[in-house]
Amino acid sequence: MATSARVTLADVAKAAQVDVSLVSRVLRGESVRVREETRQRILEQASMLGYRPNAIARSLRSARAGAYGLVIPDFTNPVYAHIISGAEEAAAARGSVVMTSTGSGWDPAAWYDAVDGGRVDGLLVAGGPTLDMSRLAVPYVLVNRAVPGGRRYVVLDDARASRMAVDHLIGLGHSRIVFLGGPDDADTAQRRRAGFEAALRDAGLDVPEVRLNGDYSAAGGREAMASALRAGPAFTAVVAANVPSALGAMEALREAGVEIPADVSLIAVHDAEIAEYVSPALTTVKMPLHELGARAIDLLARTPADEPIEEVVAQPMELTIRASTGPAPR
Amino acid sequence: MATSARVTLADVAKAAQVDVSLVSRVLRGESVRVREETRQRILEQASMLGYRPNAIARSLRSARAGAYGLVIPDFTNPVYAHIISGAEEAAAARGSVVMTSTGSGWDPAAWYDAVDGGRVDGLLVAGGPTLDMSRLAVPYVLVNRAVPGGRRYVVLDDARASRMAVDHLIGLGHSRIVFLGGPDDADTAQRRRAGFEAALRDAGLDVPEVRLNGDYSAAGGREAMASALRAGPAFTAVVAANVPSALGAMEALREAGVEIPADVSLIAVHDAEIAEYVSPALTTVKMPLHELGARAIDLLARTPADEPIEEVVAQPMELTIRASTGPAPR
DNA sequence: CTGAAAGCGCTTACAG
DNA sequence: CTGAAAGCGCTTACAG
Repeated sequence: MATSARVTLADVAKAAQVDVSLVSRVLRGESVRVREETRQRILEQASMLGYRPNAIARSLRSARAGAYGLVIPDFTNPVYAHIISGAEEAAAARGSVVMTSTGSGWDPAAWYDAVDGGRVDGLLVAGGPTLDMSRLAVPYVLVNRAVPGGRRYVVLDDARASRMAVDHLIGLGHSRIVFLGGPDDADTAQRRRAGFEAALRDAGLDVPEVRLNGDYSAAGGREAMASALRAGPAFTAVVAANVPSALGAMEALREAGVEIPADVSLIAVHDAEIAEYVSPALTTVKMPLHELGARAIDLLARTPADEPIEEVVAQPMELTIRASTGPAPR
Repeated sequence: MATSARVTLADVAKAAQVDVSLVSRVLRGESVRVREETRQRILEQASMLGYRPNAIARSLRSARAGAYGLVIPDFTNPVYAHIISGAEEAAAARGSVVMTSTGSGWDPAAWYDAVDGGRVDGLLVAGGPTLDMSRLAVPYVLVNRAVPGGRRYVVLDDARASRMAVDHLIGLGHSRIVFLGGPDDADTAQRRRAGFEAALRDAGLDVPEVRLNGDYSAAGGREAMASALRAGPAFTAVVAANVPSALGAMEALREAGVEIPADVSLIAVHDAEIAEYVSPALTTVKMPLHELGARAIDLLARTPADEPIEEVVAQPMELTIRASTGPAPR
């Protein structure tokens, strides 16, 4: 640990009695015609001295960071964990991906500088505060968010997820279905609601007038459901915009003595490990978050910085039937 | 977005008709005596040109990265989110903190190079595979893990957390209490078990022979609890080593028709938002994860790289009583 | 108060 | 097959 000064290319070159440029080429495995004997000597000395390339110097010279940035608003939300793993997998061949958050004590000005200072070759922005991407010189892709101004984004097929949820409920005989939405300023929430309403209309059902507005949080879901119940539950099934709000709704239903799924069926968009461990276990539509992260890196790496990106990742999306949905009560 | 070539210090210097060195000093706010008029001209040109310092060049020259690394094994575990927020808060004044994971497709060799290439001034390692830190030149601190070889770590007072859980149960009249442990090779799990057993002994109670060995996961907790129930439940209360295993145990108890807390009380070490939204809501001992992350950055930044660090973060630790614990059945 | 120069550790044409 | 040189964009003594 930091026992001696760092060993540099020059140290290896001196030990192997060659020029630094040759060491550089050999160590990077560049296709260079070099005498086998010399190559061995270089490799040997590098290993003996414990040489490790200075990524900073390399980056400065080559103008490539060898890393992508991924901005996360909130690490407590497991949704991001799956996006991260997809991004890492896709980036593995090209370099690493480093995560930063816009959470506690986030300073926008410092952030723009930090992120745009050449430390990353590109930036994935997943949720969080609306950033002015035009201030940045580094190429970016917005993940799971299609904002009007942002011309480069990858989103999920939110509408289709809602539709799958509705179809499942209709298949169980439900006709009075409400939507427990997310925050209206989140475009994902808007698309999920739109998909929900379209699915009802396509099935010839009325879109209920009652609107449950949550905010994607458990507390918000609980509150929205509680007030809907006070108004008198004119529904037999609920599609929740995400898992946390479904858990909150479940709590409110339980407190009101409403049985799930005997009285009311509940299904959520998105999956989460926890869905399996609540009671009753929560039926969900699992979204391709891993694929979303992977695709975002792919696009970031391959698309010229001045070209727009408008991509929808639709596959695979899977209905995971658990215990919270059942036949409509008569 | 990448419309023009990056603007450098030289560009600003030329526009302001001064030397780059002066621009550098003024822009960094270095206490330099400079004519006010010149200063204004420099600031103005920098802003007009949209100058943003190249962090890479700065790092190379100053041998400071201005960033700390934080290695996370698994972003789906919300425990890490709290460590992250603490670390970010503590690092804010000194620079940023970037997270990387040892998850999907993690390549150790590439990792050692990437992390040790000068991109970070120090490294926090929270859980995950056992890394050979002696291979690294960069200073590090192990977070929440006290391994024999590692001479630099910050941990929580796991034993005390277990003790608080046991004391709570004893206060409710329980005397037959079992421990649903974590993986035996995790030192946190060992300390939690040790604290559990010590607390029982101090209270004059027998340490039960039955050992429930989970693996910190919901599936593991469920399985361990199920097999304990098959053997005949000789206990009225359970201390779970973490929240996920408690949720699994809850599921197994439910399946076996055991009422919580009427038949068996359940309490978990660590807290999580989800604890509030399961039924019954889970009583927990909340650990100071945020403080752990903050303290780790502090120590990393202030301790010379060759000095050992052995620190325990004990405060604040809080019993959060919810619905899963109650009086012992008679 | 301001400038000129050296150099951080690499990579990359250019020579020979 | 190998070397010498330039230069990435900064910071930091050293001058004056």
